Amino acid sequence: MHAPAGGDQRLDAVFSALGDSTRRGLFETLSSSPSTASELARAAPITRQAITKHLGVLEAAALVTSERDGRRVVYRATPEPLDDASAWMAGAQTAWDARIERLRRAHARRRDSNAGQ
Amino acid sequence: MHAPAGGDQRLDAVFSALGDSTRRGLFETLSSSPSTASELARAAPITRQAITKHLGVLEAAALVTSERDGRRVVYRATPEPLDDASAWMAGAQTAWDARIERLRRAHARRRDSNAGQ
DNA sequence: CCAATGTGCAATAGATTGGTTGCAATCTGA
DNA sequence: TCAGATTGCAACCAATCTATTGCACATTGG
Repeated sequence: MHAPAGGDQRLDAVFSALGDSTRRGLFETLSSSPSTASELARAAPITRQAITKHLGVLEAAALVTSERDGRRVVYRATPEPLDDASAWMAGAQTAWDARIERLRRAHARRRDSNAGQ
Repeated sequence: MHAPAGGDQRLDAVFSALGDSTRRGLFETLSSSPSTASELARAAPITRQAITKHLGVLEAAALVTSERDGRRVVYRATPEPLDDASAWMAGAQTAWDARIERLRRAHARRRDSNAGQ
């Protein structure tokens, strides 16, 4: 039932890519306007190579895409994978709500069966 | 602007806690019914101590709470932090949509200014 | 052409992660 | 009471992550 199913790898990639504020910042920046690793690095406290690695993580999660333009490599945000993450969270919420509802009903049943005493 | 702000640590914890399918599985299981580390370990391919560490990560992200009941420690899912994660994702989507809208308008302006030729 | 810019790749170092084993301490039920 | 079950903690290990430095290669603008 709750055994790790197939699509989990995708979620692993998306959630753990977002589990780093530097990467979230890069993603937000790229959501506003596409950019290159060098440009991003100029506005960041880490080296261009470190930025490139972060972008690689985001790209592996399909949260960004890259396209070569001459000597530049332009990165763009592609927010579609956020839908997968949202869907999982919505499902978790639903499961939780279902449990609460079960508890509520069990409580009501108990109250009813004790009503005559 | 996009520098790592304060509340980022909370998001770091939530997203990276969810970036592991074992932990997502534990969270889902606990959403259905509260349980202890030992009980969870019996249904898992890893040791009780490993489970405890995963639960510690989830607890640090406030995705579960623990309560001692005699010799047992019962863990429960607390899905509120998912709201923070959802909110961030919604914001990112909004930023992206805004950029697309800007592009669309720029395109329309260009088309209009070329209309007379 | 050629200097400047941008990128790619490798080696390294240190921190963190995910898992293990082993053992001590605590609680409970029969 | 006391044996069994549950938890807590520490040491340890291998693998992965984050960031660095250094260098080679490719592209462009003047």
